[in-house]
Amino acid sequence: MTPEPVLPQPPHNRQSTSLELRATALEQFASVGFAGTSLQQIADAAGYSKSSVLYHFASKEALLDEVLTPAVDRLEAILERFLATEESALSRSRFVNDFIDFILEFRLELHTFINQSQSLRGIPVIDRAGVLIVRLSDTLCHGAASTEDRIRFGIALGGAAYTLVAGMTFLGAEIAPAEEIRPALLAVITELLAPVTVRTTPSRK
Amino acid sequence: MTPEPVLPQPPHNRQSTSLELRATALEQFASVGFAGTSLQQIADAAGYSKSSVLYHFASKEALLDEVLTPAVDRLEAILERFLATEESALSRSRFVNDFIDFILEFRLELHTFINQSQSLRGIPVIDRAGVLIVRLSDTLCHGAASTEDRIRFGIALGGAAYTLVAGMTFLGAEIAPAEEIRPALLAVITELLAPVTVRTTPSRK
DNA sequence: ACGCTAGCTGACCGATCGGTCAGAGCCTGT
DNA sequence: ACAGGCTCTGACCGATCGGTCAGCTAGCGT
Repeated sequence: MTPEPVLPQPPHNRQSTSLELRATALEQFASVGFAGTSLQQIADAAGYSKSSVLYHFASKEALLDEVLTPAVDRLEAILERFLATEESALSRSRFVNDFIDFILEFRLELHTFINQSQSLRGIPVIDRAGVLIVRLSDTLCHGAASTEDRIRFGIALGGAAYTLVAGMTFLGAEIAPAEEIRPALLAVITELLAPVTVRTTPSRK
Repeated sequence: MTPEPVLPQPPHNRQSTSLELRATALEQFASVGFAGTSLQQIADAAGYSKSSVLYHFASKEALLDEVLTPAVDRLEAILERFLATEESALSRSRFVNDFIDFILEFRLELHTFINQSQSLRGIPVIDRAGVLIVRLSDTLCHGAASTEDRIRFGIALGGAAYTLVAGMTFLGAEIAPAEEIRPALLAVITELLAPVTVRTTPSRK
């Protein structure tokens, strides 16, 4: 696909190579899955040898960790900021906005751990992401949430992750530019989560 | 996990063994992914040898095919039935109902090809499912659909697939019974798809 | 009683997996 | 000019992958 005539390579410094590998690995993890991606594939796609990958990252698992950590950190920061303010329509709307930004910026990372967290349980960064999602769910739905409320949250989360990565592939809307996606996504997610309002008194069934 | 004292096994007939293997394989494919599942794992989980799996199915790919085909057939039938009737609020609502039934009955199959269709491109049953999804999207959104409409469809589809399999795992709502999920799912999906109405005159931007 | 076949298995195959290791090439400080 | 370290690599490792094959066993028709 990318023949790249194997030029004598300008001397890559450590950081840029590491970033290249991270980016390449992320694409593969998100599209073929962690289990389905071999170090050889990552190395080939990035134009390095398998040994090089293992020089920059202690193991395949360590590579996954470094690839996902920035996204998890970001999500954690968003959640903490939301928890630090008292709840109001305004803070909620800001939170949803932050979340949309997060989804758009880290769509591949989100897709990776949304779709593979079950099979990758035990890997620290995955477990960290898992408890974050649960906290997020509990925060939005509060303790006493109806099944429908939880389904709303799940559909919003899983649906966004799917649509922005896999969905684009064969649904129309060829990777529409972010400027077009953002407002549409915001409208749909906001509408989805609207009924999942904060209830100090756990009511309705 | 399932020690199963390796009894001298009552003589399984061909059909029951094949069904067992299909069911076991489906669980693995949906949770660990096709690439991440080895024939050995499937054999072990079902209590047979790897050779037995390959006796019943020509290859790993053939096994995937047999596992997914019933779901694809069903989805195709639902779509054909919808296309055979002229469109109305009633036929649309019946279609959504059929679709919800389909999602609930074939949640593992749906999850498998929703999340892995990109990496399994080229496998006949996956491609078949792919074109079905596109037809489904085109049918519901018609030709001239806004980005938002397509996002609504994608979120509904991907969200439902995620929520009913992976989501249940660590979101609350521990595998709530179908009787409770169905109405909630119906409400959310209907609401999601409501604005994606049929427009004979492609209007609004 | 006999052979045939269906169901199942262990031994084995080449390929590939994640990972180790001993350098080769090159840039830099001295 | 030399030494030392950083980047990168090919050769190699045991394990496991998907898949083949010969053969074992039990049930059945004759």
